[in-house]
Amino acid sequence: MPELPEVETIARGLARRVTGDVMESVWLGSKPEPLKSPAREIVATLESKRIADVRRVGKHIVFDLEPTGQTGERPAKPLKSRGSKSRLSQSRKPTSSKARGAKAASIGSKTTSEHSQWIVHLGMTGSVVVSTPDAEVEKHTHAIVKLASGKELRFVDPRRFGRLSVAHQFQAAGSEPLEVELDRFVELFKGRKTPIKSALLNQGLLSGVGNIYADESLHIARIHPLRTANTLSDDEIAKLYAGIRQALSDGIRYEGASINWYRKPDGTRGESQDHLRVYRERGNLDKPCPVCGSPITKIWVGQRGTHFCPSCQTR
DNA sequence: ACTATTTCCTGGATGC
DNA sequence: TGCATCCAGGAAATAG
Repeated sequence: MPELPEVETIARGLARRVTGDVMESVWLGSKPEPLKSPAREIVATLESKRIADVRRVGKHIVFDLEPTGQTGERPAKPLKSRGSKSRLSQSRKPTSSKARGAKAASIGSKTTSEHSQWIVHLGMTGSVVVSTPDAEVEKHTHAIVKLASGKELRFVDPRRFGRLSVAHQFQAAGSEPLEVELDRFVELFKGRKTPIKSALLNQGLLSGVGNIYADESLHIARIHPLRTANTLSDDEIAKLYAGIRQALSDGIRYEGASINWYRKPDGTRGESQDHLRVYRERGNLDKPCPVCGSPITKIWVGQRGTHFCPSCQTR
């Protein structure tokens, strides 16, 4: 459930709470661990590092870490939102086939302590909570990081779809929906025969759009979710581009959709769910289309519940 | 190179 | 009331 607006809200909240703090020790749960990097690598990367920043990349939370100790060199603050467009052209590595995006590219680089990053993907039900040490460790806690301030960062995830990893220059596989330019956006979908709804969920194209905001974007753009991407006109794609930007920035403004699991870092609910146009919780289709008043229809597209207005979004 | 399908996972909702 | 079943879906893995 956590999609771009939810992860953005979480990352901002975490940044406010733990930036500057130092990770002193790391505990990782046993059993089937939700780890993408080896446990020892995660522990080694996190321990004794200062949290320089916490930010969102796609649906990932990125903790930018810097070494502690030597006062001599203080690594430059990691690239915040520096024009990713300018990097796009040159960032196509020669080893493009294995540019799976989320992989921890730890090859070479002996200066591993520089620019290291802790990457958290929340999956469906994951959360990162800031606790005091005496707070009860809730069920499904898979990692605890003790901070120098005395606080603890805890990764909790009942359904265990979340993943922890470390990286150095983490890059999402796809483009940032709020940063990509229109012509690039058009290119992403050109020629694809898959339903546009499925294409929107493909993180290799756009990183950050999930089921809720895909439905919302398509409704704003008045595009039927089953239209295949290659049948969309330039005008329709431009409307979709704008729709995505609107749906996501509204989501951020309302601090995420607390449909079921998601809570803001302070434990309260986001408000985005009160402003959704077509997405409905558990197929509750009582609330009609806010534009024309027609009943919302729910169908399945690529195993995903998909909501749309059959009157506004025709094929 | 794509596209479609399956699988993982558990709490809460629903059904009998 | 209780127990079984269904449903939610991000993304890796598998199949076509």
